[in-house]
Amino acid sequence: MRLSSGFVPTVKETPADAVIPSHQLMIRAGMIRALAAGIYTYLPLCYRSMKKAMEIIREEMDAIGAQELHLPALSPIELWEETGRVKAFGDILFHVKNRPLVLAPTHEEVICWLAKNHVSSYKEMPQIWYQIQTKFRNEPRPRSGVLRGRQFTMKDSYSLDATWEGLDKSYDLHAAAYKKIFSRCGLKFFVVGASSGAMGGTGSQEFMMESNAGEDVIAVSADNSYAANVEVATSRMAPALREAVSAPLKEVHTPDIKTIDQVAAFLKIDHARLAKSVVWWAGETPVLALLLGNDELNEAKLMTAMGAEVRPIEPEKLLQLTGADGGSIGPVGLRERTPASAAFKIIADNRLKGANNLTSGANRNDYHLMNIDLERDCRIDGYFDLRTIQPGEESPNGTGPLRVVKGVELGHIFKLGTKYADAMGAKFLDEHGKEQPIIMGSYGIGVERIIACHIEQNHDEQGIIWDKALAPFMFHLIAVGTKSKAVAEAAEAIYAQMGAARLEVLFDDRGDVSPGFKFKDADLLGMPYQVIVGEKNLAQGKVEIKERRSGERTFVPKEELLEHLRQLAEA
RNA sequence: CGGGGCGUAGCUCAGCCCGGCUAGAGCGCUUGGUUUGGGACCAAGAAGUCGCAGGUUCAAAUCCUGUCGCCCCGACCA
Repeated sequence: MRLSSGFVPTVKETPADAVIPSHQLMIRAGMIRALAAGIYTYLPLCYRSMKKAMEIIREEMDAIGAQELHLPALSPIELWEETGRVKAFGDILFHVKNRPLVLAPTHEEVICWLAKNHVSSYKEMPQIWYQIQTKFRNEPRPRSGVLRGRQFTMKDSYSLDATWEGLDKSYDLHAAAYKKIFSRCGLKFFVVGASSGAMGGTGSQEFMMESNAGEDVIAVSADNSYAANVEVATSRMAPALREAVSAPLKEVHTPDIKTIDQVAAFLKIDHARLAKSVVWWAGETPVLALLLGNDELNEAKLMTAMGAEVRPIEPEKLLQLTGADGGSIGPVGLRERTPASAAFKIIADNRLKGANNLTSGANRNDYHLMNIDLERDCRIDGYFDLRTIQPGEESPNGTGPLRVVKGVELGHIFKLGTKYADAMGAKFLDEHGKEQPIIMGSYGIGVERIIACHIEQNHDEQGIIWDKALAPFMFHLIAVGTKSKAVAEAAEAIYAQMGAARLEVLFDDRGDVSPGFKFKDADLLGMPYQVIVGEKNLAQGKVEIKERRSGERTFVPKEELLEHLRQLAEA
């Protein structure tokens, strides 16, 4: 491809609307242009790179026996009503105005419809079907360029199995294939265990990339062997030990003492003997959650424990219910002093299990209660993991301290189970002639995210630094000083040779552009190798090769150039 | 959906607070000339319904109301 006639609209200035590096660079390098919020046109350079990512995905999917197919983007809304997902998706789902159709945000329903009508025996499974297609989601807030768009390219695959063991196998095949795919794309990633959440099923893993542009917060061990969303992450933290003797309850005056740190300092007691009380609503029920010392409550974990939406209680409401303010609430006598209608639930973090000689609020402003024995003095409705892990805590698998980082989700794999088959009546006959629901899995990869994440991980002040696997072109051939007939002819000859040798080359043959401009553009576009044909080197029969990542320059005799380039391309 | 910001030439922005002559700059683009190893120089030029609608006014890019779009933070994210 020649830059003189190609469409690569580079820009010098950083676009005002772009904030993260990959977004800025994709615009500057002439890869994308926004058509509307979260809707992008992919220009030639970008699409070449996407095709490389898609080809890697295809190869690895095919390798596990998956079959590519192509599904409609439009689908009847009835299909989505059957599974209750019109409501579940809500405003995310794009509706077609003049027909009862929706633009598919994912394809479980269509796959399930296909399976229902055409897979009727255990002998026809397992099946893995995949598609690489455009998905539509009316994101409330598209952002970060191509990382979160309203229309995006997704590799989605779906497994159909007759047995749960079969599902496990299909799932494991995908997990292995995904690792290969992201590794081949040159991405540094980690695998995160995710909770099965509202989707049901028996397992889910996310493939995440560490990035400040990410929207998830992840705890990762030093060697990446443990990684989990902070919403579910745990760490090795010593529990409060149960002391041999439970001392008698004692109320102490603690004027203006509110926080755990203040209590610890004022009463000269260790954090390990302090129970922090926080009060939230779980649905319409007030919940007192006890945490050890200054542990921080994790909202997602609280929600899981209570099985309901949670929100912090309003200070006025708390005072009205308990007669005390936030800093003075405690578990002892709480139920007795609050109206029956309020019906407090009292739960505690696992670190407090069976603990005694604890200090907590006395449910009376400016007073705390010492020597609380959770078994003797109050009734705990349950112990749960409620605390938020902190950076530096020991990883649960004992591989050192945890880091807390932001991450972008590149892919997720999910054991769906029979949720969709049940809802849509997709059944087959097992080997005993008995009707069973088809067991499904679904597995997604965001293609644009691969590209954007790669750029996030591989760029410098000058521009993009492509990995060979995803680079739009392996080589960027630059003719420096095209007024020189020798240079122009030599560059043309090299371009022709490279083409004949099937080396991928972008040729900067522009005659009206200064050398500096070409070099800046080459660094911005970031092909792995720049092949520079200039007058001085040419006079000595040599051509210069600059490696983009290292900046290292080598000078190769013209006659040996092609062979040299071939080796670079294959290395 | 809550909070904040922005909308003026293809891009980056000034002008708006405090209304007033023909709406500006840099980059880019066109033409001619000079340049050619790190985003060149000179000259001439093309290019804007000032997001849109309504209002106030002798007069609106500027003030008021509404509306649409875009960005950021938060909420949401099967």
